[in-house]
Amino acid sequence: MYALADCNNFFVSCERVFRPDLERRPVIVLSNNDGCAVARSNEAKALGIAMGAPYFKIRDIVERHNVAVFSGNHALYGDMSRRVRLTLKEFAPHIEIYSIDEAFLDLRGMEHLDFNALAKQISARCRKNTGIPVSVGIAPTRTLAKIASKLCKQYPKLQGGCYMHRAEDIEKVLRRYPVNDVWGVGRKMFAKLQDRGINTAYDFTQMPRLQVQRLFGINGLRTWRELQGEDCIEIATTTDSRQSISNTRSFSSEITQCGELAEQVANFAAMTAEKLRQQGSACGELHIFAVTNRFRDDQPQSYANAIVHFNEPTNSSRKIISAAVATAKEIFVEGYAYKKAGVTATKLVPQDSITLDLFTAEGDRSKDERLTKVLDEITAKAGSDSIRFGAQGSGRIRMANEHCSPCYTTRWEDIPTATIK
DNA sequence: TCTGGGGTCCTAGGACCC
DNA sequence: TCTGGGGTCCTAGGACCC
Repeated sequence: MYALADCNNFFVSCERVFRPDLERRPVIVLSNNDGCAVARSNEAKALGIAMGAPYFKIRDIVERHNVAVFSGNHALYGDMSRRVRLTLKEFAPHIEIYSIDEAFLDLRGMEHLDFNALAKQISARCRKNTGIPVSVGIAPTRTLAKIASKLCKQYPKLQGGCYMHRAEDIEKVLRRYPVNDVWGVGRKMFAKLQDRGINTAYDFTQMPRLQVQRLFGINGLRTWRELQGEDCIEIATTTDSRQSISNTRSFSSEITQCGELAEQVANFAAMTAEKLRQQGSACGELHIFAVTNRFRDDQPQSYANAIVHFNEPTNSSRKIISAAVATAKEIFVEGYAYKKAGVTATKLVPQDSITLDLFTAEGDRSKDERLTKVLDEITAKAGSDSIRFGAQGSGRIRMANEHCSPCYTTRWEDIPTATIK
């Protein structure tokens, strides 16, 4: 058995923990650059605000219904996520962190417990410890556990916990469960299913195995098997080291000057190097891109991009920034208005098993390592905005962020005195 | 006027090998 | 002029996830 713990409307719930006055009011949280609604309270969903709806398109609804709007505060969400994880770890020795708001608990060896009570207990404990409402589904496979946790959101009388295991119960649920809500069924797959008159998860399980394999490949087949109770999906968890690290942003206004683009890219590069060192990796390649606004069909479009290969994998901020800046200047073309840019590190290797380049002088290497060490020490003591490379300019990304809440849990200055009782 | 960001895995096809 | 068969590895692009 697996339990899936899924935080309800996670970003909205994080904001509400520190703003109890927003309970029962429609609330949304926006993506970076205040672009789209990426989290919605139940009240906001009821107003018809769709996942990913562009903010400018829903502004009239927001105003008419007094919707509370927040820019994304990822320092807050990351810290609240950590607190929920700490609580979940009290219940199972092995937990898989699937995303910022979801984790699977491996319940093998705990069959003596009353799983129905356990599901409700996990939910209640998370709420008590963190203030975040959490839906807990328990079932024989991860895919079924996802469905069980969704049922909790639909039926409040489940009190946040649902144990689904008897074959006849599962069938009853699947017969009413829309196939496009199944984990692993996306847009393309749903279109093909609809063409064949498959509408519910149950219909899907009744398709012949070979047809599923032919139409949807090995992944589709895995989902099909999981729905029948066969445990066969393994997941990469966010605690594993990543295989690529990206930093990309849309800008609040378009960039037309080479120097400005280089400065923004330098900041993405600096963030990327920092993340690489945090997970103890070095990168063999750096991908740099800058792209025009794809929604402006009245303007010339361009996707400028290039890849830098390092002879020796690196996580040095100096090397990564300088490579990224030089590349940004090369790919920049006068006359285009760039709306978004980014840096991705790939070909990651553990930093302690780097294959050294024969032609890099030992002196260069140790100089760079010393610089990096000092940089990290200063950052650890004084904060990540305390020191930066000249190429980063002001160090700020050109981004809209109008409705950001305080970092209640991670910045002392932001802790509201009213909440310290 | 205003439209997010960061990932993973699979697959088909090309390059290359014997 | 006629030109096999069986592999592996890599990569770009697609599909999916939150």
